[in-house]
Amino acid sequence: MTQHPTAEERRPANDGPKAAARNRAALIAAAREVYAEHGLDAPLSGIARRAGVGQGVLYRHFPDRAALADAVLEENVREVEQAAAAAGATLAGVLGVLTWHLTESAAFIGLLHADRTGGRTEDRTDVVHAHASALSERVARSLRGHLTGGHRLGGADDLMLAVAMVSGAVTGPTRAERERRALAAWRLLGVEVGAVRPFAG
Amino acid sequence: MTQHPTAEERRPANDGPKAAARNRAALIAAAREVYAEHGLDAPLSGIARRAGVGQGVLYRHFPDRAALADAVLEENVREVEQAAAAAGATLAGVLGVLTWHLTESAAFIGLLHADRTGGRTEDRTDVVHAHASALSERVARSLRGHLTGGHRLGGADDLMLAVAMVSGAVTGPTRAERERRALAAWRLLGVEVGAVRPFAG
Amino acid sequence: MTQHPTAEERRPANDGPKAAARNRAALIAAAREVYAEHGLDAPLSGIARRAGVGQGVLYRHFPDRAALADAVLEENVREVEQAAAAAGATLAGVLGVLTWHLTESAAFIGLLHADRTGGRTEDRTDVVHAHASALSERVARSLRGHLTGGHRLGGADDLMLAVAMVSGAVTGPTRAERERRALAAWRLLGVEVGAVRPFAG
Amino acid sequence: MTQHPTAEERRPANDGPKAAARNRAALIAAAREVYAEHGLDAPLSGIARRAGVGQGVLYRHFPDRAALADAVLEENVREVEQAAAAAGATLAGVLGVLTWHLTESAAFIGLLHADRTGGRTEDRTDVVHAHASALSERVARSLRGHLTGGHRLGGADDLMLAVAMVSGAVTGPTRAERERRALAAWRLLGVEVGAVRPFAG
DNA sequence: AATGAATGAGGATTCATTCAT
DNA sequence: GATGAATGAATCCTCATTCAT
Repeated sequence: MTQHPTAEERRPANDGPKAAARNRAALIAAAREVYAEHGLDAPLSGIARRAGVGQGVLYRHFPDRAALADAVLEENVREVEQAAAAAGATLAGVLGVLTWHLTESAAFIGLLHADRTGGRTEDRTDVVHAHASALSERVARSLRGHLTGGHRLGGADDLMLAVAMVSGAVTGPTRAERERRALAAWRLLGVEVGAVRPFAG
Repeated sequence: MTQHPTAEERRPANDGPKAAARNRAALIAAAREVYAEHGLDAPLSGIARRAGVGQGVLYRHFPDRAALADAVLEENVREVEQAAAAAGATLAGVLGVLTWHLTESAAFIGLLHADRTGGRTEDRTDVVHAHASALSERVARSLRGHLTGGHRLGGADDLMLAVAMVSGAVTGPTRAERERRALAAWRLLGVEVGAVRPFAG
Repeated sequence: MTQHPTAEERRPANDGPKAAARNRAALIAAAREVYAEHGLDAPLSGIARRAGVGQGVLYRHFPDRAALADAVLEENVREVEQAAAAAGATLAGVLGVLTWHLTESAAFIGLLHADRTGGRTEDRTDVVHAHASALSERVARSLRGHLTGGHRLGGADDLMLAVAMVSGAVTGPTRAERERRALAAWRLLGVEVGAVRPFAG
Repeated sequence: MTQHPTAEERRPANDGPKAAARNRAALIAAAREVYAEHGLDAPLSGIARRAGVGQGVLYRHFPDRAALADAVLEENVREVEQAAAAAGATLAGVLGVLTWHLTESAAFIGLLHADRTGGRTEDRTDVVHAHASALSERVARSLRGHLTGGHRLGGADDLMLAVAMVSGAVTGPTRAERERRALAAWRLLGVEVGAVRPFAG
């Protein structure tokens, strides 16, 4: 046993509980960046380091790998939901916001691929996928409300399939390139997409 | 020495001259299975074990993780090329073979996503992506030859984008389900696809 | 991911597979010493270090903490069994060997206390206790065969209870002191004990 | 645990003046429970949580792990002392109280084994043992006063050895089972024991 | 005086890779 | 060539302990 932190070492700054909310946000931001650079399997230690916090803080806020990924995705999904709920929202507009997140967040793309892996991928991320379908369903619900009859896509299922397809096309080293490809993909599907941008309430 | 096979030294394995080739094939087959079950990041030790060979053999044949993935992909790509080169080949037919590989091989799907990640994914697979675009280009070349004017897709670029999109839709725990979704995706794109099956020379 | 051993570092001696048996024995010996000094919960890393092997070797030979403890105990139990099976063995003689192990091996004392904890102790050692009762039963069987009628102890159950009691008395910093107390304990129980020494076939 | 408050009272934020004393008692009670469930090495955080206080409070009252264990033991020892000091106390009666604590408290058993480990056990508990012999001596003193000539046990040393032996037998998942075994052990020693129960002044 | 967040060291465990046989 | 043991770095995760509020 013996946990002893070698006793009398110097102890770095401890900003106290006040830092809690800041740390949580920093962790989510760091995770988003690290996910983008290294994928969902990136070492948690690197995320903590980039967030500028100790390992323990990460575990305090997010008991496991999935909880952190959830928190990251939650932000993406919420923006899509907000875009869908905004006054005067149109399908094209919501898809624009959705597309923005596709081009921005590796984790969000992973979400749309969640059931694709259906147990076929790394065990380690399986837990992530447990919540993924719930989040995915929230995206579907957001889009569903704006489906109108005169549409090339037959229904919500087609729409989510289309989203998955576009996410398959979202490729490239820069966001601009990814956006270009996303728009090309939507065009191939004959679906109109509004401005690709984050939701601004 | 009599001609009678009295020799009962038990040979743990058949160390004949063709053992090397056999081992190589076994490793590729094992890798394909393991990739499907655990993703491209699966431990190499498990692949060697499933192939029934020692760790050293794996390293002899494939100096690094990427070389093994390449070898797996090579087989997929080659079948597509063969389908494209066969007498009487049609675009629909080639796409059928391509689609079969999409539904069959996690590694092959990864290939089509290769440049999508463009350095954004796990470091460990970066090396894989080095060769990926070369392989991807071979697929593109195979399809290009069969593009005819009267097509909804404007050209080879559109076609490869479409392939990437379909791969994004290829999802689900069973091959049948993945095929169903792939076909639905092609349908959304308005592209005709032939029988989904491996190439049979 | 990325496991890279920082690439081109120097790699210490590797005696090859020949070392396997030696390493296993060294691990068991090291474990015995470390258990004696620090208890059954001692860090495995320290055991590996004392054995002069890498962490991985420990895990190769003993998949978990319990397997290592089992291996250590196995040696103790076997000696008792051998003492019991030897020609001309008497209960007093077997108890002498048993007592020697009680005074020698912290792990062996733990064995006799195995079901005492019955889930009340550190979760981490629970697994150890799974096998413990099997080993404990082997000790009981070894003693049972030598129980004669004219004994103060009513039967095997009493005998094992007595062993547990003596193990509770086996205390002190030196083996000599522990032996002194063990003999005093047997005396309080009115049980005759032979020479306290390891079994010498 | 005796009449010890099971420490489950809700404590919103009652910062009254007696809060300190109440917290101290809650910590001891919580520690007793946690020790029983998880052993002396149980995480301190769990004890604080069960006591319904912050980590800091634990450290305020008990500067180190040993201080907390001491406080727990102190209660056990005190009850034995009180039983010994009570009017009309007999050795059998005191042993009954002692036995009750043996069957109830993992920490108390540890106390009797304190010098057995004599530096051979987990470092983390070493400090505990510093005070242990003092407490052990208090138990010895309590029993000594009731030793009468006509006893099978020759003196206080024999008596304490017997106590250690019985503690070695106190085994099993339920208190009832542990009591059964303790009584069997005393019987093997030929020592009469009174009612096994906490001291009720 | 209490709370509970933060730090970060320690120990567990897993593999990539090398290499003696 | 093949085998599979050995090494050890990296990552995970868990606390002991401190300290801002």
